[in-house]
Amino acid sequence: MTPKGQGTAAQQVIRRLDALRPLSEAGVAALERLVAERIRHAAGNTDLISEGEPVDSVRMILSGWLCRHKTLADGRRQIVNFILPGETCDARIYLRGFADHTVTTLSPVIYAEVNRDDYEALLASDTSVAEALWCELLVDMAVQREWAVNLGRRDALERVAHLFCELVERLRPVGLAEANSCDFPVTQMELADATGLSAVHVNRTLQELRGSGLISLSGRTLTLSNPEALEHIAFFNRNYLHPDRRD
Amino acid sequence: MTPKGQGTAAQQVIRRLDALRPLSEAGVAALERLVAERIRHAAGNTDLISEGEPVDSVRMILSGWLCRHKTLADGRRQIVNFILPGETCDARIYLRGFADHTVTTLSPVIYAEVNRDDYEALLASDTSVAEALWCELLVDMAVQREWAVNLGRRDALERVAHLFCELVERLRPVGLAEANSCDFPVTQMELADATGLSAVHVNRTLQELRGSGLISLSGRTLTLSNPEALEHIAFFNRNYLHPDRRD
DNA sequence: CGTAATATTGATCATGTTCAACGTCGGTGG
DNA sequence: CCACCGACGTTGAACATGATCAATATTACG
Repeated sequence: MTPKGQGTAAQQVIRRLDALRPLSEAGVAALERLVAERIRHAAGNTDLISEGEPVDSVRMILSGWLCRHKTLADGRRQIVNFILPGETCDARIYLRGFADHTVTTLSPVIYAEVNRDDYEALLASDTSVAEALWCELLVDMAVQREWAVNLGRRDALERVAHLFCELVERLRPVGLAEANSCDFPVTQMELADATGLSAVHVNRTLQELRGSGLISLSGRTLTLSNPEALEHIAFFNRNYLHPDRRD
Repeated sequence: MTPKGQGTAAQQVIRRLDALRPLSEAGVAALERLVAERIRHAAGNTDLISEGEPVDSVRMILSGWLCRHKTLADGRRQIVNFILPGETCDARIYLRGFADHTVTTLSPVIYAEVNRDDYEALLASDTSVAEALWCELLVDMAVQREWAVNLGRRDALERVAHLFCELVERLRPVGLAEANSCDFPVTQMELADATGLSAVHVNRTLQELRGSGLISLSGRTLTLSNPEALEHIAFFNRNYLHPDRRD
């Protein structure tokens, strides 16, 4: 008996959704079918969605990293979230007339692009898929709230530490964070924009985290060398990422 | 011919949803019926939802202000959003096992408490209501993203100014911000927790905004004396609050 | 009228920014 | 193959925004 979705293009998406809320066999099959026919590739540093433009399809990320960001008129930029493999980019977003923010790839990305009609048909065809996708939305909202806490009330060290804890925890269910280590295609400039800090200060903060033996980050690989200590200094509580779990 | 929902308990909720996405006659009637039977009252400073506890009903706010907030282990608190009259508190939230944050009243509040089954029945009974509620969710997510920008990339003056612009804009469709003025049941301490600043600095920032003739805030009334200038210094762009509008 | 919560003020302090320079790495074209 | 180039990372010093602490109004309300 193979795990759900094993080996298919939609594997990451199915693993993630199934972890959020169990999918039916029919739901898994429907997702596999839908994804397989709509695969797209994008290079790094490409805008998939642009602020102010209409959006009429939903994207499911099969591999690669993206970020959501907004830029003020004077150039200050804030990354408001990352989008990781297995995640769905904006369920039913086409009910809005236009995008309120921009979505850009941080690395080459493979994704499935599902148009409005097919997405609605998917939601209507299988309750377990519809509920899992709604759960994903609820978790996404919880993540966004935690980012407000991070930006508003944690200092630089805690902020960066918390971000690392969160990202690794989000990569875990799709199998991309074995041994507390993961591919990390994010520059210090981008880390700065995600944490509301300057690039210079991010650099110094990373050195402090490295120096304390909490992480190692070089090239494109992030490792949490001492996850418990890191979570402790970050006041990290993974509950917000798991709709069904309580400590 | 009276406007939709005029004079009924659900008036604010209906005005807001209808502005987001037009409601059918049947949808309005269903909302009115549902709300009328489930009215609750809460005093100020009361927790309606507590972090870590299960949530099994959806609330629609008829009057009064609330906030969503999270507190770190050492007491630092961040208000991650306000909840205003006419807004729905967490569509389908019962798909999560427990709340990731706390919801507390800032003033006496009147709300309708809709249990899971009735809420699901409402969604199933009328497409226009289901879509309007989903639109509300999408706007809520856009608001949460904008808060990340506010906390991450705006300085104190811009931050407070932006918050004021947003709140007044959110109150406008329900008729609670005539003449750029509204009831404002928020202490400086709470403003500090919402903007990620200290209460002392919020006080000084308010004085600066007052001194520049941009706002007046005394007692429980906020007035935007010069909305254009305020929006300008805050880099405020109302698009994110309106799913169908582009400048 | 008294009390607690809220608002205000001044002074000192600290975290993180800015600026400017230099180092390093990977890729690309001669 | 190597030299160059641009992006990214690192360092130091000066600066600034906002935090903290502590004292003193002011207000709301029982």
